[in-house]
Amino acid sequence: MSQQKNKRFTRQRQLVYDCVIDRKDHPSANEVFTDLQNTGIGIATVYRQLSAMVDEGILKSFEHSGQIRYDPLVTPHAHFICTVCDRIWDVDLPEDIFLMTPDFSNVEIEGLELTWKGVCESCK
Amino acid sequence: MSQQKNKRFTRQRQLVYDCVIDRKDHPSANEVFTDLQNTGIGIATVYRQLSAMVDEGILKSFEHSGQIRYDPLVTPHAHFICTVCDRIWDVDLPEDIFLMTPDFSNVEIEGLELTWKGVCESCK
DNA sequence: TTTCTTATTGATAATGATAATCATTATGTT
DNA sequence: AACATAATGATTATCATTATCAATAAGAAA
Repeated sequence: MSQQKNKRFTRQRQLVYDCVIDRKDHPSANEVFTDLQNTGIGIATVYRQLSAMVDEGILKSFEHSGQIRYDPLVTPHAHFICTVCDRIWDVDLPEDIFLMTPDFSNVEIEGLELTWKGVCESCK
Repeated sequence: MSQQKNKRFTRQRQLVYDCVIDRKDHPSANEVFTDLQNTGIGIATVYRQLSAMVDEGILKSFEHSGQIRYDPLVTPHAHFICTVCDRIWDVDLPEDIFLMTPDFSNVEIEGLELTWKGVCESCK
């Protein structure tokens, strides 16, 4: 885990954050790194900053096809993933999903992840 | 991908399947392998059979903390994952989740994955 | 602005999960 | 029993991510 406290605002932190914000396609650490090649940033720093931002609640993350993907939209929402081209879209959560929460007596819910899978328009 | 067609019924296939059925806790490939140590099965065969069974629809799989977990329950259901002890429970899908499917005009839905995260009773 | 403390970086090695390779084995058929 | 070849298992390769640690630089203090 990241034992840094992020007390200092670095050029690299800004670069990583801006990159995830600019691309709205849930990039992986390696995709962020590739985008930032010309800045001289190190791959380790990309991984470190991304997971730090998740810890801080600035980004959200989820796993897909063996990698962690980062999402700048931290408000509750669902995803649609095309099983052909692997692209990911944000979709609204069903309005009353929290009302229909199953019976979780005795557990403390922190969040939920809802992913629809299928074939997108251009892959059909 | 698995290019085998599973035309032959092997001792190893039976072992892997039985193991996932017996433990109802969504084991990883390595956990299955560990359980089957004494049988002399190879780790590669465990991975191969598990992913073959997913392709065949006999098992379902999902990713959690960097590994693929296998689930013998192939009918639609959701999961609750304890973020402390990492244990996973099957839970019912909200009854009308399919009625409240978001507007997916022009995409072909294959399935959905719903995971609740939180702290289980014994970890609170 | 210069000095100073130490959080952060970046190069790289280590780890861990999964996939690929391929000679050997064994299933199911002839 | 002989055969064709699917499946196995030992091993290597690959890929994503984490750990290590000396060097750098942010920000406070002088």
